[in-house]
Amino acid sequence: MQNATLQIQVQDTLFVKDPSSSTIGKSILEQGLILLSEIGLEEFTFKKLALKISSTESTIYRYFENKHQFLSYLFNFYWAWMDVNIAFAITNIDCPKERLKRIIRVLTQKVSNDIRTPFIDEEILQEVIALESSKTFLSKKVDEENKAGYFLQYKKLVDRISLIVVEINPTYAYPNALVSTILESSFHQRYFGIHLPRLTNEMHVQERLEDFLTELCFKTLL
Amino acid sequence: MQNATLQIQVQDTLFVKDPSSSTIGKSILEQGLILLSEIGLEEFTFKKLALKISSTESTIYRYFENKHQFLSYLFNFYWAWMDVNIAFAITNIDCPKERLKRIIRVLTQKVSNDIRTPFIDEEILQEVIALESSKTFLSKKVDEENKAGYFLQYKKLVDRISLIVVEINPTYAYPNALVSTILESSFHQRYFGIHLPRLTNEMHVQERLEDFLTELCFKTLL
DNA sequence: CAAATATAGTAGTATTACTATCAATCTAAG
DNA sequence: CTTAGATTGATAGTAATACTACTATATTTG
Repeated sequence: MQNATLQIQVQDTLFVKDPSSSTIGKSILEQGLILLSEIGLEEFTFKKLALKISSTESTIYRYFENKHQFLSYLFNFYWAWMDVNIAFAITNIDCPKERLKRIIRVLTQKVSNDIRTPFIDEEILQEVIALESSKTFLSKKVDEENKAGYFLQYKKLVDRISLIVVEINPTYAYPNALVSTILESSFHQRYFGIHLPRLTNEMHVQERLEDFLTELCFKTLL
Repeated sequence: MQNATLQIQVQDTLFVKDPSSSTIGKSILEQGLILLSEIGLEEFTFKKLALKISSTESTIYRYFENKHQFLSYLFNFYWAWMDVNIAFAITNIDCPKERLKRIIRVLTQKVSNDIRTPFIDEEILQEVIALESSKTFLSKKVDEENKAGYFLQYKKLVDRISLIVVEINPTYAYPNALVSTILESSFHQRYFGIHLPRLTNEMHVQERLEDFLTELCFKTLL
């Protein structure tokens, strides 16, 4: 099983044509992710990507409606992949406290490329998601996109972790809020640590970020 | 002093020409804010705004370099105004715990238009900032913009509240991280409450949001 | 092997994000 | 009260963006 590839399923509302179904589609994912990490969402265009993969805009449009949908695809891919990672990290662990601790460790760890997913480099993906993911839901189209399942993976994961939170403290009133706060915070605090240090306390150091979020959770829950 | 206007100072790096210095500048602020709240940053263009205020694009460009700078202006205005609000809410309160509690109340409250600031409707401003503020700093230009003082007001406020956190618990290692997490969370959780309810627990209800954040802080600090 | 169909490439349009120029107006100083 | 200076408005223009429609080619199937 060592060489098994990991099939990450993404909603079919998140693409026009499944990019994982063709060579050029995979190239769009792979190079698109790299380009996105290089220049950011605002500067990212399908034209630039087409140039990079020696193809054309119209070809890319056959796979994704627009760059926002492309980002949302990556967003879902990331959380689906993270879900697998988390599931793996907590198998055979019975104690819910230990499970939550391990989840926080996984969430705050810098990931490296997962060779089981061929055309996606998770290290780059995490960087991109950290910077751009808020933009997927902070839009006037949230409700519409939410209906179309744009945030399903993320919601699933929040639910899943919230169940563990409830196990730890069944009387706690805001498990989902706590979990989504931690998820958002894990990105933003690290980002602040690098770019806006005055807003945080050396959160680019993984151990500190992990400690901060773990303490936040357990002090709140116990 | 009842009719006194409140002068909110915004960095001169956040505009080309001070919009508060002329009638048309004020109109850009007032109507720009309204338009932004109506259609969101992605759809917002200076052309549309020019049409709305019966002026031209070139006139608006004389005040702001681009819509990102316009948003950053509003972002700083909001936090500068919030700073005044918070300062007022904690004057004469000596107990740091009580001060923090009151700050969280102010942060989670839905504001209404402050008549002391003529051309800015704070109710609309808060809505806009909740949706768009993350976009001010989640960009490839953060470092550059940070140097130019784009986030000064926000950083000042985080610092100010962090000092109170330190008063409450001088040994706590992550005061700034806790404060910025609460600030970010106050926006996102309310937003989730309205648009992505599965990610939270009825956080669109002010009392719940206030309770959630207050508990988070005090359990962590005490 | 021919017809059907999937896919890529070409060419176009409307809009965006600006910049430049010039005339009209209003304002402030001598 | 006149004139210089600054502000605004109108017009025009450019390069890039965000698409769409059509055409050419490759592949699959009957």
